[in-house]
Amino acid sequence: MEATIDCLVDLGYGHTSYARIAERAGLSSTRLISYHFADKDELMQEVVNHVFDRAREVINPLMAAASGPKQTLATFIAASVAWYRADAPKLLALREIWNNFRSPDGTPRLGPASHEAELETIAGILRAGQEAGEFREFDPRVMAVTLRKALDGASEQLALYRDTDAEVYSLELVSLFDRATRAADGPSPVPVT
Amino acid sequence: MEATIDCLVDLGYGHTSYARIAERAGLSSTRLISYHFADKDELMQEVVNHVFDRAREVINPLMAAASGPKQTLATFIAASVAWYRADAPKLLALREIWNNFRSPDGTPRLGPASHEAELETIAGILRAGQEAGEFREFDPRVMAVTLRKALDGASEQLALYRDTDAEVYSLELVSLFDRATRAADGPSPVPVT
Amino acid sequence: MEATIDCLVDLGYGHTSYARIAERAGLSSTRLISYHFADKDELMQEVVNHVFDRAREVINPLMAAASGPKQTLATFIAASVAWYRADAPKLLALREIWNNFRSPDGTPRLGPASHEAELETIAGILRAGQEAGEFREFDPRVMAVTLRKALDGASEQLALYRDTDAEVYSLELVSLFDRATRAADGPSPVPVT
Amino acid sequence: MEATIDCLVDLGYGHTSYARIAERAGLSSTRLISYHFADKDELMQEVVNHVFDRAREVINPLMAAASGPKQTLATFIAASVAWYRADAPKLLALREIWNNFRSPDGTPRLGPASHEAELETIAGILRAGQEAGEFREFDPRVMAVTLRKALDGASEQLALYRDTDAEVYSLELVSLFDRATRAADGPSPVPVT
DNA sequence: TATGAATGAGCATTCATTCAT
DNA sequence: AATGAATGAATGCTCATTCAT
Repeated sequence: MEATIDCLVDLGYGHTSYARIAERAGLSSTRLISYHFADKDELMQEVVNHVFDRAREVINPLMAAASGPKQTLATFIAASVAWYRADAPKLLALREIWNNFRSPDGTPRLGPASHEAELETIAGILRAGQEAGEFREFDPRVMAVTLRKALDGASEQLALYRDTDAEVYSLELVSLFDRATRAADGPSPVPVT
Repeated sequence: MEATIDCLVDLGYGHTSYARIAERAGLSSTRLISYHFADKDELMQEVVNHVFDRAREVINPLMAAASGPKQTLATFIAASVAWYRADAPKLLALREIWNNFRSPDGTPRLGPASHEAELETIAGILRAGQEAGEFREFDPRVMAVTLRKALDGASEQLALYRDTDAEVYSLELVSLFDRATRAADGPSPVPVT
Repeated sequence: MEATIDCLVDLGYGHTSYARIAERAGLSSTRLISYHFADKDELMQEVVNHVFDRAREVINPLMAAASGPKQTLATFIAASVAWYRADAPKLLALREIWNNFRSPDGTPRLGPASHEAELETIAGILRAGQEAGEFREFDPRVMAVTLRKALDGASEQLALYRDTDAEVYSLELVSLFDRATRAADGPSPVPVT
Repeated sequence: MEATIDCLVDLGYGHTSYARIAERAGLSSTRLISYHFADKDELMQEVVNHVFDRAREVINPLMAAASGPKQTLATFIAASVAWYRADAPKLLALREIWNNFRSPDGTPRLGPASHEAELETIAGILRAGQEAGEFREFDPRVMAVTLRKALDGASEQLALYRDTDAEVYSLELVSLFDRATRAADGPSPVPVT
C-alpha cells in the first residue's frame, strides 16, 4: 500500500498500474496484489480509508477541546493544517484517487460530491455562529465551499513546497476566515495585543 | 473536440480514449483523430487552449474597466464567475486534463504548479493594495492561493449544481474577500446604498 | 475464423485462446481478432452461425423434395449425413463450442437445451406419421432424442474415422429408424427389389 | 471431490478452477486441493474413476442375470438407464470431463475415442445375435454407435428434465432397439401379453 | 477528409502450483 | 489436515498509433 501511494504521487492515477506498484514494492509478480486485494477498486478504497483513518487520528483530539462557533472554526482550520503537515505526501495520493476514482459507468465514486457531508458540517458551524450573533450574515454554503477549497489549497502548498511554514499558513487562514465571517462590530477572537 | 470534452466530463480523463471519442463523434475509425492531431498530448493541449481562449474572451473585456486594487480584485472575482457560468461543462473537462495531464516521465504538465503565473498576478494586485494602504497586512501568497481555490470551488458548484445562482455566488465571494483583505478602518469598496 | 476452427478441433475449447488463434492465422498480434470481433463470445457465435449457414445450404435443398412422414424422416437422415460428410472438421469445432459456450453466470448458452426446437420438429414429423398410421405407437420424444443423438454419433464417426463410408452409414441409419418406427404390418418405405 | 462435481455441473469444465472448488468446499486456501491431489489431471481422473465405480456397482449385478443376445441387449439398456436415474447429476460432471479433458499437447484424454472398448463389447453382442439368427443383418458398428449415443441422450434427458419417467424411457429404448435389430420373422423378445 | 486493417505494448485479473509454517 | 503468502505464465481485452487506400 505504501508502494501504491508512492506510485500515485509520482506517476499519477492513470499510470499507477499493478506492474508499477509491484516494481516499487519489490514484488516479483503482480499476482500478490491480486491476492491481498480483490481488485483495483478495493486497493484504492483501502488507500483512501488508510489516509482518512490518519486524518481522524490527528484531527479529532484537537477538535475535542473547541467550544463555540468561532473557536470551533479556528480549531478546525488549525487541526486540518496540522494533519496536512504531518501527512503531506499521502494527501497527494488521496487527491489522485479523489479526482479519478470512478464506477464502471463513468460516475465519480468520490470527487466533489463526496464532500457534501463535510460541507454540511461546516455550514452547520457557520449557521450556529450566525444565530449566536458571532458571525455576520453571509451565504453559509458559499463560505463552507470556500473554506473547504482554502484547506485543499493549503494541503497542496504544503505538499508541493516543502519549505512552506505550516504554522504561518494556519494562522493566516484563521485570520482570513475570522475577518470574513465576524459580525461587523464583534470582537476579534484572536485579540491583537 | 466537442466529443473529447463530452468524454472527459462523462467518463473522466482515464477513460477518455480515442475509441470512446470516435464513438461519440460518430466516426467509424479513430484514424481521423490521429489525422487531425499529432498525438493525444496535442489533442489535450488543444482542448486546454480552446477553453482558455474562451476564458480570455469573457474575462478580458470585463477586467479592462477596473482600476485600483480593490476594484481590480472584485472585478477579477466577478469576471471569473461570469465565465464559469457561461462555460460550466467545459470547465469540468479542463479540470480532468488539469489534474491528469502528465509527461511520459510522470511529472505533471499542468496541475497546481501551472497556476504560478496566475498566483503571481493575484499576489501582485494584493501587494499593490497593501502598499496603497487599501489592504491590511497579510501573507499575499496565502491569500492568492485561497482566492484561486475559492474560484475553483465556485466553478465546481456552478457545474455540479446547475441551479446555483451565479450572481449571488459572485457577490458573496467579493464580499468575503473584501472583508478578508481590507484595512481595519478602510471603507467598503462595495458601498451599500 | 478458419484458424479458430482449427484451434477448436486441435486444442479444444479450453485452449483456444486469442494467442493460439493469432499464431495459426499468421497474425502478429491478437489485437486484430479484437478488432474484427467485439469479444470472444461474438467470435464463437460467429463460428456457430457460419457452420449452421453451411448446414442450411446443404440440407434445405435436399429436404425440399421430401413428402410424407416416412420419406421426410429418411430424407432428414440422409441430408444430415450428407452435410456431415461435407463439413466433418467444422462439426468437431461446433461440438467444442456447443459443449462449452456459457454465460458469465455459468449457464450454458447452447448445449442440449438448444436442441429443443429441432427436437420438436422431429417429434412433429413422428406424430404426423403416427396419425397417418405409417408409424407405430411409441413415445415421440424418446424417438426424437434418439434420432438426434444417432446423427451426432454419425458426425463423430465421420469426423474421427475418415474412412467411414457415409453412404453406408446413411442407409444403415435410415433402415434402423424405419424398422424402429414403422407400423407392425406396414410396408417398408425402402422396398427391397 | 463433491465440490468439484458441483462446479463441473454448475460452471462447466472451463470455469472449474481450484479457486472455485475451494470456495464451494468452504476451504480457505486452494492449497488443500494440491495437498490431496498431485495436480488437476489427477483430480479429474479421480472424479472419473469415482463415477465409473458407481456405474459398475449399479450395472454389473443387473447384467449378471442376462443370457442370450436379445436379453443381454435389453438388460444393458435397462441397467444403463437405471444408473442414469440414480446418478443423474454426476453424469453431467462426467460429461464435462469427458468432453474437455486433454493432454498438454491437445489430444483428448477421453472423448469419443475412449468409447472404443465399450463399442466393441456392444458390437460383439450384436454380432453374436446375428450369428445366432436372432438379429437381422445390419452394420454392427453403426448400431453400436447409435445405441451408445441413444443412452447418452437418455442420461441427458434424465439429468436436465427431472420429471422424465426413467421406466418409460427404458422400455421405449428397449422396444426401439428390439425392432431395429430383430430378424424379419423373429418373435418379439418382449412378448406383449 | 475519411476509412478499415494492422500493430505491439500494456492493462487487470485468473490460472495451477509451490514454499513455509 | 490445514493455512496464508508467493510465484510466473497465461488469459481476454484496450491502448495510442501507423499503413495503405
